[in-house]
Amino acid sequence: MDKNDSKRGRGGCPVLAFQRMVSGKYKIRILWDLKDGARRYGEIRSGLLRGGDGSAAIAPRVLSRELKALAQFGLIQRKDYGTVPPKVDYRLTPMGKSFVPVIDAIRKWGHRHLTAA
Amino acid sequence: MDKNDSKRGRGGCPVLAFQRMVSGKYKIRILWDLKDGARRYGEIRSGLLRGGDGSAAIAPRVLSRELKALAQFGLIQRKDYGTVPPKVDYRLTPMGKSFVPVIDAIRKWGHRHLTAA
DNA sequence: CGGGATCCCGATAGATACTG
DNA sequence: CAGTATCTATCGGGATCCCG
Repeated sequence: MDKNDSKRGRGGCPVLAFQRMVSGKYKIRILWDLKDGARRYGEIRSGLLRGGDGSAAIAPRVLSRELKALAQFGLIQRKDYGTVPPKVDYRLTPMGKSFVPVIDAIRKWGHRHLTAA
Repeated sequence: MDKNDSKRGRGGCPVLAFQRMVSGKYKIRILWDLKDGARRYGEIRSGLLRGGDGSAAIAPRVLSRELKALAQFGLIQRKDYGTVPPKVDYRLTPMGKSFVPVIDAIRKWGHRHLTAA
């Protein structure tokens, strides 16, 4: 991988690039969770439990990888406060914020067609 | 799975339902390909080559599974003409058509942010 | 022509244990 | 608290052959 993977998908259709970018079970929901501002690792982790099946917690390895991938695509930014105990938070970049309306479109459609009574 | 999986995802967030619905590499692009009307199996197959890496053709088993899944979710409808040689085509249902604008939002965003010069 | 059946493989996610 | 290391189970996708 070179240093700016944020501009991958060139030449192909935008949908393919989108698919790769949000691949994985949690990326879209993480982005949505960050739409109101920065959140800490543990907050994101807890937030992902609501809305799922509620049974199992997400494995730290998985969440970590999702966050790294999102950061690499330039959608979120990691901020390490370097304190002890450690504090790290994640926030949307401008590019990430520009993606929020798309998620909103998805959410609205899903709400209308996918949620039973 | 029971017989009406088209209304799954109740209770959870719409994004999860969306993710399950369009999981796989081709589903969104198939839907997009059908936005202008019905297409035959082979046409869809060929259409998926453009925009990809162009190297390999999609395995019939994979395409078949994607189409079945989309039909099961109620997004497309399969029409078998029962002739010989066989002719089958697929078209969007009203629900599938309602999803097109969402794909368009994805496409537009991807075009603006993901495609390099 | 439009698939189904079978085998294989890489990527991904879950569980568990450990650490700066 | 915010991760990393390891291991394993599962899944989605590709290749190939075959059939109505």
